[in-house]
Parts: sequence; C-alpha cells; structure tokens
Amino acid sequence: MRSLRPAHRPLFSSPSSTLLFSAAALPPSVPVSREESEDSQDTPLTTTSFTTHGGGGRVARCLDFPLFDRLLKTHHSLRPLQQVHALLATGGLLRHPHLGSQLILAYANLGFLHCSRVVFEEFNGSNSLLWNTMARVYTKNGCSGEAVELYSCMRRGGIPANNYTYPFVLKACAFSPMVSVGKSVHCDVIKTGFESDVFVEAALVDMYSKCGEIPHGRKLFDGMLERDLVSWTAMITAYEQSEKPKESLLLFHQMQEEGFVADRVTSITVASAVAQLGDTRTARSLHGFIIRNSFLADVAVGNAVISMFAKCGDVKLARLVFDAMDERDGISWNSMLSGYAQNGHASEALALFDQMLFSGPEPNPVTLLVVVSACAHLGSLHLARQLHSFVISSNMEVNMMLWNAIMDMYAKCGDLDTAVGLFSVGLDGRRDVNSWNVMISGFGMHGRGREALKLFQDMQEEGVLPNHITFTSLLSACSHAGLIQEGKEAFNDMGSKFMIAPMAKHYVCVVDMLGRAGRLEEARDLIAQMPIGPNDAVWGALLGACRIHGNRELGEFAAKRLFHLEPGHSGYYVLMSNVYAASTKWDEVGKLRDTMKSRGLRKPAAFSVIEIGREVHGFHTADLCHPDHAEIYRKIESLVEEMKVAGYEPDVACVLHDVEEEDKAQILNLHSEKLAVAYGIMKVEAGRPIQVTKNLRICNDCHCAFKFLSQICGRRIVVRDANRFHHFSEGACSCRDYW
DNA sequence: ATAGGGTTAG
Repeated sequence: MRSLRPAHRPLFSSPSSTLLFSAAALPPSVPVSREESEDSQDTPLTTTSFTTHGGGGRVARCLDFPLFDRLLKTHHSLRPLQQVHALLATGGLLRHPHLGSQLILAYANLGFLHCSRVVFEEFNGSNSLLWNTMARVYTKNGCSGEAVELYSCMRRGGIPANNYTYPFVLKACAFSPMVSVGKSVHCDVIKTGFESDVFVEAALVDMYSKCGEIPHGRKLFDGMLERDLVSWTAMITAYEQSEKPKESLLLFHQMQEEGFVADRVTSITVASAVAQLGDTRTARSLHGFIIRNSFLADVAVGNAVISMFAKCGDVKLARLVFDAMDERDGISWNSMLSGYAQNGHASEALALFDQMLFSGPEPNPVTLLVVVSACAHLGSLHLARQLHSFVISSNMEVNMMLWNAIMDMYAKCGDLDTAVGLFSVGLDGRRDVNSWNVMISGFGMHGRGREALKLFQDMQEEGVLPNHITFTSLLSACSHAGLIQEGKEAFNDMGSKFMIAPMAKHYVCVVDMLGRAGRLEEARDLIAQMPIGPNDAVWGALLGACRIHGNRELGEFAAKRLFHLEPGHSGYYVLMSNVYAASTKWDEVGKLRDTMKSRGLRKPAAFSVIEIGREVHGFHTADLCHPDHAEIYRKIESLVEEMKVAGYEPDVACVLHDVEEEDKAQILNLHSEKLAVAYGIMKVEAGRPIQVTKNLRICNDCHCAFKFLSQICGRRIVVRDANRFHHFSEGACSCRDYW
C-alpha cells in the first residue's frame, strides 16, 4: 500500500529562481517578487511548509482564485503547468480543493499521472473532491488497480464517499474487471444510502455486466425505480457485448415504448446489435431512425452504421454512408475496408486502401490487418510484396496479429518460402499459437502435409498448446496430402489428449479426408456418429467426395439434406449436377438447372487471374474481352497440338453439358485457367514461374494439361484454386493427382 | 466545482 502522507521529495528540486523566473508562459501581469520565493528556497514545497511560513500570504494576495482557475483551464505543456503548480504552492492556494482538483486533472491530461498524484498528496486533505478527482484520473487512464486502492484508502481514512465517488470506482471495477471488489463497493453504496442514485445505479448495472454477471445487472436494472436513457443504454449494451443481439433489440424496443428516445450513444450500440443479427431490414430501419434524428453528423454513429450494413452483407449501402460522411476518421476507413473484406470484395478493399493512402488518414495496424487479409484472399503476390514493404517502411508498430496475417498472406499468394522465412525469424523472436496455425495451414494448402505434421510436433516441443484452429489446419493438411492415418490420429488426440471437443468444422475436414480417399461409407458413418448435429458444410464435404468418386446414391443422400438446410447455396446444386453429369444423367442435370433458375440461383462464373509485372489480367471462360484474345487462342491451339504429341488426351468428361464430343474438346480449350496460363506462357519471361489464381476448383482436364505444359515449356506453373495450390513442374503436380 | 452508457480487427 502506498503512503498517502505528503511526499518527502518535492516535485521541483529548486522551487525558487529557476522555475519561477523563467516563467515565459505566465502572463506578464503576474507579479512575483524574487525575495518572496527565495524565502522558501530550502523548504520542500508542501502544504505544511507554506502554512507555517508567513511569506506565502503576500503572494496569495496577488495571485487570486479566478486567475488560477483560468490559468488551469487553458491548455498547457508540462513546463508552464509546473510553474503554475509552484505558484499555487507558494501562494498556499493549493489548499483550495477546486484548484487542487483542476491541477490534478491538468497533469493527467498531459499524461503525467505521477504529478497528479504528487498534487493529491500535497493536498492531503479530507475533502472528497480531491479524492474523487484522483480516482477519476486513475479510472480514465485505465489504472483500475490504483483507483480501487485509492478507494480503500479513502474508506480506511474515514473520508466519506459520495454519489460522485462510486461511479468512478465502479467504472474501474468494470474496466479490469473485478467483480468481488465491485460487490463490496455495492455493499458500501447500500450502507451509505446511495443505492437509488441514477448515476450510481447505472454504474452498478454496467459494472456487473462488464464483469460478465449480466443477470445480476439485469436484476438491479429491473429493480430501478427510475431509469433514464443512460441506464437503458447500459443494459442494452450489456446484451450487445455478450453477443445476444435479440435481447438487446428487445430491450431497445421496450425502452422506446416507455417513451425514451435513443441518442447517439444508444444508436451506436443498437447498430452493433443489428450488425450481429445481420438483418438488412432492421438495419435499414435503424438507419432511417438515425437519419431522422440527424445523428449521422456524428462520425462514431456513421462508423457504426457502416459496419452494421457491412455485417448485414449490404456493402453498397455501407459505401453510400461512407461517401456521404462529412468527416471520416481512421475507424471510418477501417470499417469500410473490413466491410469489403468480410464480404469477399477484396479488390474493392484494396482500391479503397489506395484512396486512403492518397487522401485519408494514416493507416494503422488494424487497417493493414484488413488489407493484408484482403490481399491474401485475392492472391496477388505482387500486391503482397508491396503491402509488406509498406508495413516495413511505415514504421508502424507491428503486432503479432498483423505479423501472422502477413505470413498468411504470403502463403496464400503462393510464396510459402517467404512465409517460412518470416516464421523462423519470428516477431522480435516471438511467435504465438496463431503463428504456428498459419504455417501449418500454409503447408497444408500447398499439399505439404508431412511438413505440417512436423510443425505440429515442433510446436508441442516448444510448449505451445494447440487450439481448435490448429486442428482445423492440421486436419485439412492431412486431407490435402492424403495422410489418412495421421489425420485420424490427430482427430482422436484432439479430444483425448488436448481436451478440445471436435467442432463441426473439424468433422468437415475429416469427412473431406475420408471422402477424398474414397472411404465414403466411413465418412457417412462418421457423420451419423456426430454428437453435434451435422451442418451443411459436413454434408457438402460428403457430396464433394461423391463427385470425385462418382457415387450418385450417396450424393443424392447428402444433396437432399443440403437442399433442405441451405436451399439458397448455389454451390451444392452445382456439385450435385456434376455428380449427375459424370454418370450422364442429363435429364437430372437439367432438372437441377431448372430448380436453380426458379430459385434465382446462378452458378458463379469461372474466373482466373494472372499477374504479369504490375498488370493484372483476368479471364472468364471463352473470354473475348482481352485485347490479345485472338493471339491467346492461337497459342492454346498450338500448345494443345504439342501436348497431344506428348500423349495428352482431352478429358471430355469434364464438360458438363450434353454436346458433341468435338465441341467438348473446344470448350475445354477455352477454360479460364487455360487462357490465363497460355497468356502467361506468352508474356512471362522464360524460366520464370507462371502463377494463376482461379475462383473455383481447377478442372480435371486443365490439371492434366498443365502437367504436360510444365514439361513442354520447361517452367513451373502454380495454380491456386478455391481449395488449394497446385505446383506443376516437370510433368507432375505437387498434389500427386490427389485433390 | 466532480458522475453513469460508445464504433473498427484473427
């Protein structure tokens, strides 16, 4: 416990000449005589010393209360403030609680809490104002422990706590959080009779909620005789923060029924609740309310609305709000950027980031985190390197999260070596679980399952405890590499050794792993044994396996459940129609196509991207938009002829339409990934690898063709598809045709 | 002379 007696060492080593007479910031009218201050040269500047020395009185006649009040209310830097402090002390005016409190606040505003504390101790009175101010300062600066300690000193010293004291202390308990302290403060509140003060009650409700005891807070809230907007908002926020958006909105409506009108703060909280709910209609109606009350002029409200729309999937509206803002801060930009990223609009995010660099605020680590993950999604290695060097040159403080995101970005943009390099260096030599997770999943998506397993072992040897994400990455790595036995062991260890209950996503990986390996019955049985009910992704994994192995019956079994669980997900219809097409059930293919049409669903268009230098070239199937398309098509034809000589045969089974065989071969040649790779062969410097990113799964025929091409052209071809990377080299693929 | 509720991120 820190002593509350006056500090033995004064704040200033020599209170006389140096400080008082270099007082450039003091108004010229302030008369201070040299003799006055030299009187006190050898005496520490404490309240006691100046009450015994008569000299202070003469100064006090000149330096009166209103002057200091004004002086303290103007913004100072530390030096002038110290001079004001010295003058106050010499004048004995520090004993005036109001001025003491102002001085404490002034120091705190400059971030010099220890100076605030010195003032407080110099004062050393029993006036609650000073104690309250000190507690307020601690709380505001996140020093909850000190605030609570001060409060307990207050109690022991018999200083009466009042209706102002409790909110400060309770806020400190809420911040840290300290329930047991909070509860004892609650007892004091009752003992001292402040339990029906609206301010104190709101603080109590907030404290309990932030300590995770929402029912307790709710009980208090329900028992309140008088509630105001703040207490309602505290309770609404409690539900919002604990991810119970429905309860939050219910309370919001009840509040409105009782005649309260939400203000800006309430709107922000409610917007966040709506964002969690993800319902566009509710979002629009709240937006209307906010507009009617002209709250959008407030940047924070605008920011909350942007992220609300973004989380409801309505990026266009989010952008509209963003564009309409008079004033934007860093959060506005970050919210919009992450809105794009969350909704898969990676290139929009990157374009907006460009604009931010040009005309917006300085990007911070959160900005980069969002942009880096957008780049990872996009798969542009060129951009990845630009972003990385931006981070390095900007001197921003790189945290572990951003560091991990950068490694992930490199892995997803095809440069696993750089990711490994970063990982082995670590961020100031440090790594966390997620660093390991990123690398395990990185190796996994590049088909290097053994190395993923090795990392998993290393991680345990270093004493890093794996989490559920680790196992998702590891199981998916096993699945991609066909390491069935190892995958099954990992899945078993997860529950028994690491006490992590398998979640749906883990089952998805294992079903995928078994299914890919052709063990369809085993996969089906695993689903049947799931303690948690199977979700759509689990059935989707099974259906995907049925597509690979042409199992129509089991496919229908899975599809039936999928169409029921996720009737609006086009991918599942496409998968099932692939199964039908493979067994030439063209009438069934047609029926599924009609179902999709009637539900307004469309198969996402295939799209492949290749970067050449700073240029990005995108291709759709049979694309005629590219300026060089004629040349590209001629190139493909000549390449196909060369490949045929080497033994390539078009895999017409990949064409999922019922057309003539000759046409099928034509269609195959126009696949987006072939266009992109052919263009790469034309334009990328000889010997350099060709890297293509496709939004869907690579097709079988293209996969086969690229193996031949890598041989014929003597260069590496890297394709990132929707699932993983394929590295083609010398006639073989890194996936060893297991994908 | 002093107070309670707030937005972005894996």
